Amino acid sequence: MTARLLLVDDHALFRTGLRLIVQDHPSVGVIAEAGSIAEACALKAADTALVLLDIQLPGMSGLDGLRLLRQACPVARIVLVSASVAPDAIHEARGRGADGFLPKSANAEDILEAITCALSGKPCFPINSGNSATTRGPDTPTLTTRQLEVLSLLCTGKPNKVIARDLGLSENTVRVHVAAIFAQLGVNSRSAALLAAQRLGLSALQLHDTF
Amino acid sequence: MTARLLLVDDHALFRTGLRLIVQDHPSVGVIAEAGSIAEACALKAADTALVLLDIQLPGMSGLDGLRLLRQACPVARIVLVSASVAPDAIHEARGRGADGFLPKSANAEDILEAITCALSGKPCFPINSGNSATTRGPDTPTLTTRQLEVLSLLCTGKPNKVIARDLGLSENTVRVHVAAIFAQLGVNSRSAALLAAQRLGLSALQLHDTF
DNA sequence: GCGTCCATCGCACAAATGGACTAGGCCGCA
DNA sequence: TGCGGCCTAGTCCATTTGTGCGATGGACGC
Repeated sequence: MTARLLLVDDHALFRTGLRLIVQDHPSVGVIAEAGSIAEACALKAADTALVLLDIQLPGMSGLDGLRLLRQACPVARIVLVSASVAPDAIHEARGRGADGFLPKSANAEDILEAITCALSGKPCFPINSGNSATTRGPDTPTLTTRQLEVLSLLCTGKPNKVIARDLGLSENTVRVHVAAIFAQLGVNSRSAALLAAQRLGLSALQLHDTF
Repeated sequence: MTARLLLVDDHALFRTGLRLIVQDHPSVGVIAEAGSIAEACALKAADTALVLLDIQLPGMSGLDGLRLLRQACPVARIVLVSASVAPDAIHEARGRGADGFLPKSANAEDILEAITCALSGKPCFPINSGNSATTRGPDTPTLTTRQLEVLSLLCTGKPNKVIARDLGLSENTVRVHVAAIFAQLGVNSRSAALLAAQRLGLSALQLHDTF
């Protein structure tokens, strides 16, 4: 079975590149393109299975367009594509009902895997995917939810005191988590932890898994 | 004869798309990629024939990077790629010695044509001609050579003591440089500096004696 | 020469960090 | 019911870091 795909980005060049990447995916059939949300909705492609939507569109935010596109393509899974990997953006994308999130720093493999993932119905957000896809390797450190929350704040450069305030914790508690994170990542400084988290794709993690 | 191509863009996804578009060009041989000016210069690919350079790179403007890239690849023709089609940008690109200008709204055919054009030695600009003066962004931090050396080591997560040993300096001297870097980047912690350097594309900078 | 900038180094002090303990509360599981 | 894991929080201490201040010497332009 081949799925109908829709690429929404205002740059024709980017769409073309994306098309060339995704067209080899075995599950992908017809690929449509649109340069704006309005154009995408005008296609009235009710049978579109998957939409790759650039989050930065002129005039209308992709996040706003997400809602419109949902109405136009009720059955489609919508994966947002963004130049940013900010946790806020990912969180908001998830909160607004996106089915996935792809940073533009992703490589072709990441994209193909995200498509597979989205088409299979699973939400596909950067959790364990850094440079190396969403498959969790054998050596992937297992961090607890709290540790990941601390790590995500640590990865923004915040000191322990601020992290503690943000999370409503004691600074001592934050230290315990930071120490546990260091042990898991095999580092002994915040900077090294930050780099390790980036390398492992843990820095952009969002944990409000309300669905 | 096949020409060596270098694609410089901070988004791997865009690079991949571009690669897929350009790789079918009959004159194109090896295609290299770089995520930043620094990375591009580090390649030391003196035999690069053509560079497609994104004008919007984090931190260092592609227009500034143009000069550095010229030194690294003296024989290469450099075509700027930009999301903008503003006549000012095109005019400044031409003024700074770019060999061509490609808007991201271009399609695959435009790109292939631009490559043909650039490789043949002809400047390849959109028909728009502009007037205007050169405006220089005041937001580019100016770091000294020594500061960049320190910063590049700092960005690997090393503590001051190790940085001092690596550079053959006193730890106190390293601190002076680190403090100066912080002031330039507007931060007050190593982690924040690391993030700022990454955002500005300064982290991977190589400063070997070639220039 | 003189001024300016940079690199180098020293000292000192406050703050933050990293690490090693103890300890209670909560929850799931055997 | 006990055990283990996790979150919480505390103390204590050594190290690192951030940030002042001052000082020397070299390069460069005017």
